[in-house]
Amino acid sequence: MKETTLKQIAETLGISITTVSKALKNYPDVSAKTKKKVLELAQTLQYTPNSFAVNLRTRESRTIGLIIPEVVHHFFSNVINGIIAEAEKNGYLVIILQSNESLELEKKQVDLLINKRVDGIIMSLSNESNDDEHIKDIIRREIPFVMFDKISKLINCSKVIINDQKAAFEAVEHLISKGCKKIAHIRGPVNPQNSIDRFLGYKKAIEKNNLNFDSKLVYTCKNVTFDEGKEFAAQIIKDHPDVDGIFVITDLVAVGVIAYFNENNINVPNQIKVIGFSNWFMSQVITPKLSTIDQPSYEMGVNSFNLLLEEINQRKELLEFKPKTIELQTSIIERESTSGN
Amino acid sequence: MKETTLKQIAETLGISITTVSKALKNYPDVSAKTKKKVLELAQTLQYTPNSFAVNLRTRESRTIGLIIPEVVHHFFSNVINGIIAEAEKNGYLVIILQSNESLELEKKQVDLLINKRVDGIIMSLSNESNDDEHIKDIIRREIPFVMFDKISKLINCSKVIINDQKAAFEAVEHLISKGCKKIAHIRGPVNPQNSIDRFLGYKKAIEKNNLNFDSKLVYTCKNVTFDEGKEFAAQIIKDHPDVDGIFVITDLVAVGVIAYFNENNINVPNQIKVIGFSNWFMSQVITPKLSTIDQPSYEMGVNSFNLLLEEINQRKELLEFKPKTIELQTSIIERESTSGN
DNA sequence: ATTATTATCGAAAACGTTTTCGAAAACTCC
DNA sequence: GGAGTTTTCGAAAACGTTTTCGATAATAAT
Repeated sequence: MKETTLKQIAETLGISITTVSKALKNYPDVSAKTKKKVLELAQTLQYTPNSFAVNLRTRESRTIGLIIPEVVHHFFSNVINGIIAEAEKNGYLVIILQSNESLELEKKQVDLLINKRVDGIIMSLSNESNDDEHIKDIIRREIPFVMFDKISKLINCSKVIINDQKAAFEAVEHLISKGCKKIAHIRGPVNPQNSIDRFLGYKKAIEKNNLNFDSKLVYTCKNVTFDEGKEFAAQIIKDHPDVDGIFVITDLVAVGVIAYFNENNINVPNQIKVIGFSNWFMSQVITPKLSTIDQPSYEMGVNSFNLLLEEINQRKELLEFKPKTIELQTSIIERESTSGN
Repeated sequence: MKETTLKQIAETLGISITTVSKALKNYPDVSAKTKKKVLELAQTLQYTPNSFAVNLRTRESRTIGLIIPEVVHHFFSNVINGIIAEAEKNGYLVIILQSNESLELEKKQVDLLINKRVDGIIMSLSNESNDDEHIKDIIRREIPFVMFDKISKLINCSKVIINDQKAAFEAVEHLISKGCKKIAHIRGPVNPQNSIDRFLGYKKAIEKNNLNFDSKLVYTCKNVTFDEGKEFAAQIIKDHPDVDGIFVITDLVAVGVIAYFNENNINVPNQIKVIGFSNWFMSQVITPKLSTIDQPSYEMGVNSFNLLLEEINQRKELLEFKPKTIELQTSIIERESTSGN
């Protein structure tokens, strides 16, 4: 019932622990005969190295940590998917923590992972994050570290992002090309870099096309929910009945907007056109189907892990590491909610 | 730059490693004076115990493994959420692996977790799973183990489930109570216990209400996707134009069914009523809103972890462990897709 | 002052591996 | 058959903790 150890194999075979270890790792300085004996006994005894001992000895656990704001979220669960797939392919396991958009939890979780001595950390910031001390702690300890999507510009580390400003700009110009003259924007919370950037992209597109930027047309989400979408839709119609286009921070909220318009017989896209962001699965299921910006979430996960792995390997060789930033391409998905003209 | 160790603290303080260790763990046989000195130095040096060494010494890692078929899935991501929240509350971290509904991958992942020497494993079987050897291996090694949702009746371990048969029975009787006379069933793949049970619940409800069970009215999903829902909807209308109700294995597929009917001007619920299973978020967003069975996914996660923790603690005390099964309650959520009468 | 008791400490073993380095054994070559 | 070379092996240290058990020092009891 006890776990098999090198010692056991060594004793039953009458050889030393060293030789057993070397035989199993195919060292050149152990004879073919001995190797065979060891391999066979290890097989029948179902020997697997004690990973606790290996970790201690090699100072690595082949485990990385991942902190994200929300697991139950189309975008993030796709990123998770990419990360754990790529990690597994490379012999790494992934510990996942959820900050629930809380800075306090996020800090605690960073500590947890540092104490756990994971080989690296991948992270997307919570909406509350504006304090960087816990992040700087990771950098200070020289723990391999990658941020994706919701990043901090102040931290010098590897990053995987999209060009939020450019993507938002294109989304709004798409609305304009479809004939929209008065475009509202439902933006994300104030802190996150990407909701700032998307807002800036919106503003730039409005100004470049001489549409008169009006801050009254900008509505700010607190929780970024379906219900908030419904509420803002009602508010926009009330405040500005002549709005003919809305650019929404993310599809979930946009779906709320459309749901409200459907319930109140406001025709999308004829009266108002709506474009979202993220291309989550549901956007092609609702009526009318939602136009949106496709954000390559799975690839973000894959790239994040690979950047992390690069840093892990560099540091293992004691080479100095230069952070990289990968910018992934987005694309407009045109569907029914912006059709016409 | 090097990590602080007990040895360092001991040397700078001129005392033994033993005493430092005991001071930090508040042993009674070290004087208040020494404790204070140690604690203070540990604080300024930012000492945190090397978890690799602790793991090796204590033979536990305070980490559990979780294997699920799909991360990007409303139900499973909610379960994940429950598990990692409850785990964190109890000082455990969670390694997540995704079997992608593949038996081969599932087996490899079980091996990975066993070799990693996690303190316990929580698992939901893939659709392909009909071979139990890898599961029995977990039991044989006496690794604390809990299955949820997609379980195997042949394995004697703790389980967290719903009563699929009863819930399905109620769903179908709900359709009947709304006037349906000819009810089709889009069932899940052949292997999983819960798709079998839901089918049995369907059959029982049909028979009990003298509706003439007809196996031609049962359609079997292979991949359980949105598109499959659309295809089966088309097929059902073609094969049996007089079908007036459909019970669908899960909401995602049911949403596909409704999408097809919407596109082809077949009125739901007037011509055909549809009920799904799981109560995922989208079911309340589409038009018409989908009636469904609410499955308490987050609670499933919480309960799974707690059962696992019980087993971990029991085994640590070398007490023998008796597996438990927790059955959570489901409920019918009545929405537009079954309204009328 | 002697013994008994308690408070405080540390040596050492153990957890199971990996790797360095030296020693012994087995060869080669003349 | 001896010097040199190559195979093959194992002792030992190290990774950083935890915990047992014995030793010493300080205190209390007689």
